Amino acid sequence: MSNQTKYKLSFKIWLEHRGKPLIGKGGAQILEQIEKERSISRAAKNLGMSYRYVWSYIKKVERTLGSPIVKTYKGGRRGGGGAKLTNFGKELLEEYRRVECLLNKALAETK
Amino acid sequence: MSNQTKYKLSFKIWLEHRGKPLIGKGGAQILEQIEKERSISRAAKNLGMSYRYVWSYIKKVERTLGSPIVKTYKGGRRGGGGAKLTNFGKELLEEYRRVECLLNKALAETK
DNA sequence: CCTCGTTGTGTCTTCGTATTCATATCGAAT
DNA sequence: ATTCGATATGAATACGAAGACACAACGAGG
Repeated sequence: MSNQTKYKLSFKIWLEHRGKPLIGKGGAQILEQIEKERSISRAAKNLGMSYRYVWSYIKKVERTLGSPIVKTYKGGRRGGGGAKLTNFGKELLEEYRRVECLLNKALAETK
Repeated sequence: MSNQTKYKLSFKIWLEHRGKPLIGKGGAQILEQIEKERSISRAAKNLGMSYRYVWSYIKKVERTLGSPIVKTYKGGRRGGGGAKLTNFGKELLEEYRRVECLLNKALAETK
């Protein structure tokens, strides 16, 4: 008896730079939420992550890349500050979405 | 400026059963070595893993699957014991190799 | 019945990752 | 000038995965 259909094929993909991880599914969600919410703290809350973790993630990527992916603002009575993706950050997110989509198609055919 | 080529796409694939991981690249290497060496301890040594780790991996998979994937023997002055894959274990390994190969082909075309 | 190499298992340590907490800083709006 | 919500950051803690160590159990063959 064959078990071709018994097991589910799962996968993870991510982009690397100089051997270091840049962005995977979680990172993509973070960047997406920051773009949508214009705030690191709200992005973190929406994703059920700690602010500390999201902030650290951003810094880690920026250290690896050598360029900022998020531009932040401080202060302001209404809002208190905020954040948005840099063009660089947007490109990174788009590139991830692109390869993710390609791989999904490839997997669908593999089915 | 686009960064299509700046980042390296990396990925991991594995098979799951009821949402739990069964076998990925590492697991496949373990099963392969066990089949080749007819011994868990030699397989572990060849792979640079601890016996404990390899043994635990096997047990975890068997708990998830509800069936043994490795048959073991104890005792004997010459050999002292040994192990080999059950038919079930062989099928699992083959199934992993199959999807791995398919995915590699799909990715090569996607490139 | 003794030996030897392997299986089987508990425990402790290490280590990377993620969470929590606490606190300082900023600055536009009021 | 005061306020308020967000950014920024250190430190302590928690947690799970993996490795290191130690040792008991087994049993075919000599």
